[in-house]
Amino acid sequence: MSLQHAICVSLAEQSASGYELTRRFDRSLGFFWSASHQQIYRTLARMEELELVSATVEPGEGAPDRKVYGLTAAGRAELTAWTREPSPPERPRSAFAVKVRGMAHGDAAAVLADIRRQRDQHVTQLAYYERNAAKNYPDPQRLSDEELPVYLVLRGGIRAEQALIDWCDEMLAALDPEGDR
Amino acid sequence: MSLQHAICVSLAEQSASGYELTRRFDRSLGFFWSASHQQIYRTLARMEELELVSATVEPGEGAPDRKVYGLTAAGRAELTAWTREPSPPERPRSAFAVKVRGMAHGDAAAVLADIRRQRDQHVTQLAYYERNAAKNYPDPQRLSDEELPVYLVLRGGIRAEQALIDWCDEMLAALDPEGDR
DNA sequence: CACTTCATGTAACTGGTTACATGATTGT
DNA sequence: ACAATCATGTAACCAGTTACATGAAGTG
Repeated sequence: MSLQHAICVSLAEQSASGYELTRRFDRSLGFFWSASHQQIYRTLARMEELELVSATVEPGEGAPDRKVYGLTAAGRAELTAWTREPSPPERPRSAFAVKVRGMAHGDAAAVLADIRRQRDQHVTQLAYYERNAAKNYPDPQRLSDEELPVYLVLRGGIRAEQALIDWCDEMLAALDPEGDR
Repeated sequence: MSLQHAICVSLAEQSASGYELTRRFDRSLGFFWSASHQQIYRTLARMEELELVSATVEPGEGAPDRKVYGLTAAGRAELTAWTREPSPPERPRSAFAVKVRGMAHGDAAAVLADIRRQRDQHVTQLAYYERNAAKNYPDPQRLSDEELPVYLVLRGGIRAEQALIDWCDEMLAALDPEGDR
């Protein structure tokens, strides 16, 4: 039930419609907790019943109407209560790691190609994060209390992508010492 | 539907009962794809229907009977076909990262404590992986085709844990520069 | 005698994915 | 004319979690 809390965080930053939340979950926050629009609308409807959020309909001029959701006092209280709960230990869940582990029992060459593909994806993602950091946080020493945590999560993304690239390089060196990369 | 493939990998390494698979998913493979015993028994039953695995009942002497599952030819074919599919891009899903991002809108001190707790967990996990590596792979240059990928996945675990520890340290330095750690 | 480990399962619920559905506006 | 973007949803299905259930053997 943690999409609810991810939505709380996003609405605490800024009120939004379901559509706008969907776009946020396609980038920024979504790189750490992804969600489809169906899931977001469903969860939003439940949160409205629980009175964690309230909607005001903005008639769209020319465009479709938007239901803009904001956190209620109960929603902010729920968010605070959640930040007080210790986070459960995180277990990564990686189909890619499982596939590498099983490569000797399948098509090893195909998995090698998959490692190169995976590496490329992490290079792309790292570049995206670094552009974002350079653009939005040119001076990380001077950030407000709201900005600093957002920047630090971005830093986590950068570190994770870099670690994954290094891991892919180690695998390629071990599995394909002659290969041209 | 990827637990099926994780089970294929595990059974390709060695035939096992549901109980034995459950224990494997509590450690080794399970650090990269976790599953509960209920899920494993359910998936195993479905895989038996699909004839990807076949069971032979071993009467337990004194102990309960065990249904030992092995991969069928169809199961091995399915595993090979899966290794040929490109892995989908991986989106990490981290409630912890979401919580850090939202800390300014909740109880910041509690989240700081959570970062320290999270760091401790990663230190413990890293130590576990490193003992495992030292014990089972003292000479990584000389590994068989089956052992090398298993070792490389372990290396991925080590790199991931180290990156997470470094990230926690960066966050603690930025959020609590005076704090004693 | 109570607790843990071995061993297998069912049932109910929650969360997430895929497919389907609609309709207006803007850009090529 | 056609595709993309804005905007909101329903329905069916699949995967994962939590709770419940049973029973024997070994350990302190």
